[in-house]
Amino acid sequence: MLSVLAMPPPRSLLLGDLEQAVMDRLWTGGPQDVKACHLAIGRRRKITLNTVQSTMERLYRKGLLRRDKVSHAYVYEAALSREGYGALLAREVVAAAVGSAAPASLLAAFVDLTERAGEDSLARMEQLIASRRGAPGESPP
Amino acid sequence: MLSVLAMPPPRSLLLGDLEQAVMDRLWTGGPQDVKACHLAIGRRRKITLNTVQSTMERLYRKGLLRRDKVSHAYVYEAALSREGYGALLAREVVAAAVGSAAPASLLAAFVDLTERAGEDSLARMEQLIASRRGAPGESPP
DNA sequence: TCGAATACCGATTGCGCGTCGGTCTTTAGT
DNA sequence: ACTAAAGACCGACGCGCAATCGGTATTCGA
Repeated sequence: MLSVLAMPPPRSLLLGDLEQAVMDRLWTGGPQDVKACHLAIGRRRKITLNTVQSTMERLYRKGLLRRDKVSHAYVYEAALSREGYGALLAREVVAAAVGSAAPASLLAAFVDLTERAGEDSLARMEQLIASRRGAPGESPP
Repeated sequence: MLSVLAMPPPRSLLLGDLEQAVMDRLWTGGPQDVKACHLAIGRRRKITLNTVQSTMERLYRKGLLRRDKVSHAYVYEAALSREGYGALLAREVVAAAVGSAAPASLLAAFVDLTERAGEDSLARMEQLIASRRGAPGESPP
């Protein structure tokens, strides 16, 4: 299956609770198999290993996870970094929200958000913008 | 019912196709009743006025629409501007995506997006940031 | 008052996620 | 090589929500 980038619907990118938990686990804990994942997140949820398995399977089919058979067990790995995933979502959100209106307020909101997320984020953002304004934009289809 | 801002789940902010279409209609066409909305978007979809009615009702219950009874028919109006809605969504997305990791790449992605959305958006963003860096941040919970 | 325009009340269908139980397959240890 | 445990795969169920209607109850307006 190709990467998520080639996947059609914006809607399918939205994750459920368990799915999100699994992704978080893989993002912070690195590649691991179902058992490990279950140990980490399935314990307090009191859910079967099977449940985790199904979820990871679905995530895999969605293209959000990559897997590698080691011996007879799969080791799963996030196909996108947390930031990459965030970027995809952002893309969707921006596209959906902007519509045909002026994105000014949206930008304002984002800046606001970023600000809350940390003071220096703002500075970093400024830097980013500055560097972008000079560089030629490359848009990989 | 209080505003959407007081509503619990991030998930409920996600709209279906018809719902989105209705919101778009109200955002671009201003306040209108079910009939008008149906005329505008229900025609090509070959759906009953009833369907549109139900959808607008649900949107109303969610707090995304406000209504005002004129004679015996309701006139609906978006409770949030398109940008406001986008901001809400962005909030969710950022919160969900950022997790506990460094938001740097996410920022980069957003800047990238903004860039694609128009050259001057970047300038506007810079301005925004600049103004924010001086002003005291007010965080309404 | 009577009729048309609307609102309101279920009911149905389809879909995605969470959750399993049961079974088939593969690997590893003796 | 044989067998038992580990794990993958299959199919099913319940739930919640969006889309979609048909039917019925209201309520203005002529």
